[in-house]
Amino acid sequence: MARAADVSLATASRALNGMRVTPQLRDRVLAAAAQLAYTPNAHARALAGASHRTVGVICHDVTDPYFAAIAGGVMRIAGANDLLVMLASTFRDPEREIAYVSMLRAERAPAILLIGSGFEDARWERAMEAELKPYLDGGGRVAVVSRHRSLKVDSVLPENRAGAAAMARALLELGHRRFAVLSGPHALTTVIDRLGGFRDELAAAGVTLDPAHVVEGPFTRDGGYQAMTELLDRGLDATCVFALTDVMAIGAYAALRDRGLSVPGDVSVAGFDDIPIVRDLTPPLTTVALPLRELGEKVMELALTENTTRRRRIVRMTGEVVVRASTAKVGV
Amino acid sequence: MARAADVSLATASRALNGMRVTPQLRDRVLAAAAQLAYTPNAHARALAGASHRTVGVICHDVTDPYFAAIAGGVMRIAGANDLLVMLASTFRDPEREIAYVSMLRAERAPAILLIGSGFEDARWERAMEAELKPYLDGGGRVAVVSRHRSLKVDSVLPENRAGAAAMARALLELGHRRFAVLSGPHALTTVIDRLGGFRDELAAAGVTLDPAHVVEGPFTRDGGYQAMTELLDRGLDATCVFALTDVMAIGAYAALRDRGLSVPGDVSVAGFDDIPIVRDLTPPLTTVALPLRELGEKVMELALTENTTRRRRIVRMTGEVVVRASTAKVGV
DNA sequence: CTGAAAGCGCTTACAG
DNA sequence: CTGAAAGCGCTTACAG
Repeated sequence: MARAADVSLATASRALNGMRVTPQLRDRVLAAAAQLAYTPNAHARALAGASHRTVGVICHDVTDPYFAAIAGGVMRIAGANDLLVMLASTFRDPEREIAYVSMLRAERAPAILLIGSGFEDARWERAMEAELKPYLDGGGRVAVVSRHRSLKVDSVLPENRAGAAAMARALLELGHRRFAVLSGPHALTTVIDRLGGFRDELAAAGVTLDPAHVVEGPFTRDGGYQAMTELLDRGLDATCVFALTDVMAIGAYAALRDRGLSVPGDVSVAGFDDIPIVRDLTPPLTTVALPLRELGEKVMELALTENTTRRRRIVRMTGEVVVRASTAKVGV
Repeated sequence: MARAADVSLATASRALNGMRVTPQLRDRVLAAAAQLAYTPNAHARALAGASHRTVGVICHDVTDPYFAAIAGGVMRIAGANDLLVMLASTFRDPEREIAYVSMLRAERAPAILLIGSGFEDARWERAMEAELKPYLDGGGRVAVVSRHRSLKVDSVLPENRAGAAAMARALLELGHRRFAVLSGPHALTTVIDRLGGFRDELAAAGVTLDPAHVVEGPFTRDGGYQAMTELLDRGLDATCVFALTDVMAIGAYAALRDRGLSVPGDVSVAGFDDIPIVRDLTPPLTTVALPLRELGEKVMELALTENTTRRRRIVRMTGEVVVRASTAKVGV
């Protein structure tokens, strides 16, 4: 410790933490610290009551541009508040998600952000609550984006249902009547909301979505490729394919290209999220644009500001349909 | 603590850590722990000598598919070894990079991985060494990918120079003689290597790269867009544009499209890295393919395996030129 | 196998 | 402003 190096004692602590200390002593301590490449042990520090400056963010997959974009927003606000942020990926493994929360909780991180749809699974919900409750009671802050009927925490909610419904209307307006959907795992709340919103809105317009036209795959590029391929193998009977996620739409593009089919010449394709890359595709993708960075900024802000209401706060974020070149007009 | 809840004392510690304890007591402790939603304080634990299971990974920007892909590889190996990983983004701010290392060091993370080119900056190098040296001396493991002439740690090195040279040859072979380069910040070692390798190989073939044809921008999609636009404004005098990074090439595509120029009809474009999305562009991008996931897997492995040699270990990873549709043959 | 005790490295009231 | 002391919550030799 810097102490031996100098003559003072726990005054070093004060000097290092910028509390009032005679400039002389201050300098001596700081010099010694620099000389020894001294780094205060964060654990001891935390144990003794000092607080952490590193918030934890848990998402499904950093490799996915959707989460990356949201994480970008989180980091912007964190940076502006002089906080560091560490990111974790669960790869949609509920166990691992809980392991991360548990770790962050054990580390006494000042805030935990959960990014991405929760799992519709009673066991998971209970385990998660068991972790979060004591953390919150201990003064920890938790905020989430999208998910979690069950978790009683501040949330940023993309309007998945309304967005998918709006997309249905836009597609109907273009003249489409026969649809297929590239769907994701049914255990995800996001899937349920988007698929439900889309289907219900079609139904409201008297168009039924044939269950055989809904193919489920992982929420990845390859998942989209496979799902689209399967659809094609069954003999695609639709003028328009709605991918529940832009990332899946990218896979669908590839699958169609590999079959020599053109978008939107042979079939229209639409997505959801408006991840940045989607504008750079050929053709640019029609999608429901979510303000991704902003979602991230908002959760971080929620976690940073005191909740003075007695209920959990909910920030809803609207998605807007952006019609680009991937969806053609169809004669009615 | 679980202690009060039961009757035993620090035996609880043993029970919780799976050491030999009478099943009876074990059960009692475990039950109490579950009941209280008890989570051992990781700080106290670490302070008392137990070791951490969470490695830290520091990269420039998780939002960039290049880093995301490498991080994916890291996580695969980490997961297989029952380690959690937390990811940090520096956004190419040297100060912040050091802040993260310092934090990870203070937290006594078992390993720190630095992903991405270092800064050619003496002050930064010194500060970084000052952080890393004591960490290593304290038993911490450090491994890096790409960078760091100065840091004496285990490294995974993409062959940037050779890759760029190979790209030069491939492009020459297609008949190109007049080139432009979309370059990144000169403070990054990656830029120096790739630009140097490209330029030198051209020179070896008697083709000089006009310095006015090398435009510098940030290593981002928008950086590529701007650089390409600037090139166009100057009156592009080249048949082929080499972007030092795929991400920049994506921006270049957009800039060209906005000017109504076609790739490769009006100008050929080549990139570097082979990030996943690049295959899905229209046209698919010619690039130097780096085994990104594997880079990540290798650094994690380096950090996990003891270095029994007396020197630092270096794993070189070769990049391979993949000619796709974005580069046209040109009459010689 | 299981207690009682010391110690991990800091911070923070408490006196001085 | 600056010491001396207690305590943060665990783990781990050390006896028993």
